[in-house]
Amino acid sequence: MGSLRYAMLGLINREPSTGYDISKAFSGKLGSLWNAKHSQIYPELKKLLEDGLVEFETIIQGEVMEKKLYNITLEGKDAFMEWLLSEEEFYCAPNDNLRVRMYFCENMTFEQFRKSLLKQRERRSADLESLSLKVEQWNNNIPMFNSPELGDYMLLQNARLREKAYVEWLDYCLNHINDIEKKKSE
Amino acid sequence: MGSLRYAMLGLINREPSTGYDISKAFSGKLGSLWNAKHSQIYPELKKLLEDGLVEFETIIQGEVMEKKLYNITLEGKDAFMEWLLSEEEFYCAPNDNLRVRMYFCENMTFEQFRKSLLKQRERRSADLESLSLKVEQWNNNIPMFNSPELGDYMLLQNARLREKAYVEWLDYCLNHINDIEKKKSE
DNA sequence: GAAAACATGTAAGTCGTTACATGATTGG
DNA sequence: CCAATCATGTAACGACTTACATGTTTTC
Repeated sequence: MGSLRYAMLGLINREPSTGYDISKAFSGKLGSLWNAKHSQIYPELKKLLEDGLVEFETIIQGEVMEKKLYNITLEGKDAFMEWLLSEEEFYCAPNDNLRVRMYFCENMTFEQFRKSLLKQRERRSADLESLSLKVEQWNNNIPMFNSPELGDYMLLQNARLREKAYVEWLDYCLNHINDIEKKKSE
Repeated sequence: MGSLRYAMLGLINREPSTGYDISKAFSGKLGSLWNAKHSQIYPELKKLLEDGLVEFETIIQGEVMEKKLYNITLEGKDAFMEWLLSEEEFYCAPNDNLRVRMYFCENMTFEQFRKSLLKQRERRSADLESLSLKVEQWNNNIPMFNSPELGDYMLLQNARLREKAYVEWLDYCLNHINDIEKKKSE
């Protein structure tokens, strides 16, 4: 995808960061969007440095421990903004396992099929519930423009609507196969 | 992901196929779900063969041209069914570019932001429209149980609901930033 | 006769994960 | 003092893409 570097630039652009900070951002609040590991982040930082998009200063933590605090360069800001305002999107459909399995549903019995769908529905609707709760928590304090929290809020809404659609789909499938089964036994 | 082999097994299970057939299925009607290239398919066929999940016979096409027609073995059927009825799902959030960009929206002006969202909305709603049309085409002839077309139909519905949710999200974002902008100018 | 489709592979490189490796600092 | 967290890397492997490579058959 090639956008890991830009996501990293975006984080460094918000505030000077160490590889560890970036790593934590990805496994923390950014995690639902993208969970990049430190083993990918450190090498990418090296490349960004080589390309002149970031620079770093060495900080001494405690007595000896060195850490590298990265900062975005002017060149880096330009590259980031160019990416941010770019328009090419190739939205690869994510191939989740359930969808692939459903494609081959003709090999399942009614009961197996139903069980699969219900199991999945359980998980997805639990997910949806927790996302809805999170949305509610924002509702007293919806982020304004030019606030870095606007992105968080919008992605949360995205996740919520996505999960909602997934549950709708599962319900649709359940209804559909129930209908077929009913017709058969008539 | 490790499920390519099972998707391939599923196709071969439907009917004996050559690597080329499988490749075409992936770039054709399966394409929206998964677009595996022949350069991935041929090596995987080799592995499936080594693992005894498929076997093949050589067919002569025309005068000289050899093709390998693969067939699923009993072992292959077992492996496929086990996967099909398995329950572990790790639904990685797909990281599409737009979502990542929206996460960093604080760096955009109102106009840039709006333009991005509108552009995306245009594409997504065109997509949604064409998916809705395809659904309508099915509607006189909704596939029954144990028909391989039931999978096609369900995945089509999945895609439609997914796109619908995406457009809803974009509309939500557009409304939201419009509100903010209005408040600002009051 | 030429183009499109059939047919099968390999190689190089990117992206990402899991595991290997190491050590310092902070808070209880 | 021990565990959690801070901090930074490398190696091996798997999934996937793009490009390299080759040849046949069908259709117009």
